[in-house]
Amino acid sequence: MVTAVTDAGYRLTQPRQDVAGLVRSRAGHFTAAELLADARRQRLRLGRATLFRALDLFTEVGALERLDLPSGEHAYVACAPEQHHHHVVCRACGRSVEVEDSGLQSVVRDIAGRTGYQIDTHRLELFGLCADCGAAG
Amino acid sequence: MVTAVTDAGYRLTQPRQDVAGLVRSRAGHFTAAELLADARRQRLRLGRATLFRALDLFTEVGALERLDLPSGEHAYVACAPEQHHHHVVCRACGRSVEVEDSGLQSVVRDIAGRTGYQIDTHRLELFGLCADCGAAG
DNA sequence: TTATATGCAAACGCTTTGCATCACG
DNA sequence: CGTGATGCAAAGCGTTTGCATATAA
Repeated sequence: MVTAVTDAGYRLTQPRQDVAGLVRSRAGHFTAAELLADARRQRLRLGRATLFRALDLFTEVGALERLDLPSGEHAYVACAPEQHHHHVVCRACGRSVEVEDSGLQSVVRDIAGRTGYQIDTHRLELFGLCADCGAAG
Repeated sequence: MVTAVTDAGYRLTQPRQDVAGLVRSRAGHFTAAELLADARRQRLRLGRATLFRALDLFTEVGALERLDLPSGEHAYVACAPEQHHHHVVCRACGRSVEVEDSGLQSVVRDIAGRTGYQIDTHRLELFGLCADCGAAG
């Protein structure tokens, strides 16, 4: 996460390291408001604006991804900046895992063929219960 | 659209008919702000709150679906309330077509198996250029 | 040393709510 | 008629911006 920032030529400032720490201590997805509350709890000197700017930056360098939850809330998840992937999010505990495309490519191609659209972006988000929460529920 | 409202036991009021008309005269997706601007242009007596309440209602009865555009904007598209489907949205003209799951089901099952998640919702949104815009561009 | 990043507070846009009035059924 | 829907304006929320100050490289 920090290397992604320096690699992209941005400064590794204290507030950014703080935000990276807050993200690391979160298991699943989180909203900006939740992270800000964490920061306040830990008595970090971190302004709202800086938090939002840091989240934007991390998203830009691929260390975070922004999700739109079914509720309409905007959330973020940490992710490896490698390649295209999707997130499976637990609606109970918020934990998410990344999955690669595995078969989706052909579905997209099929849809492109049938609709005549030239598709260049797609977003797949999956929601449900993780193994732990499913067993507990 | 109007029948969906009455079928669900809601009143078919003038403002709701106005909103339905505004939606019908839009080709692709639209935001609440755009629809409100349309209403103003047509000098309809329609309050902001009523517009938002109508959009909610139409979404609830399945006549509209809410999209999250890659930009993060919230948009709506008219859709047939039948069954589960996804939208392919043109990023140039905003027109969208509906597609059924066609193969996605098996992808979802595959992901469920590999992650251990019990997946109960998924959202697939596709963006690109429609045939017309692709040819023109 | 100097461009970049920060904090604060105010502004912002979108959406919701409280409440008195209106109108569909 | 009576309840549900409306309009307005004001509040609410999440997010962004302007600007003087601080700080990483």
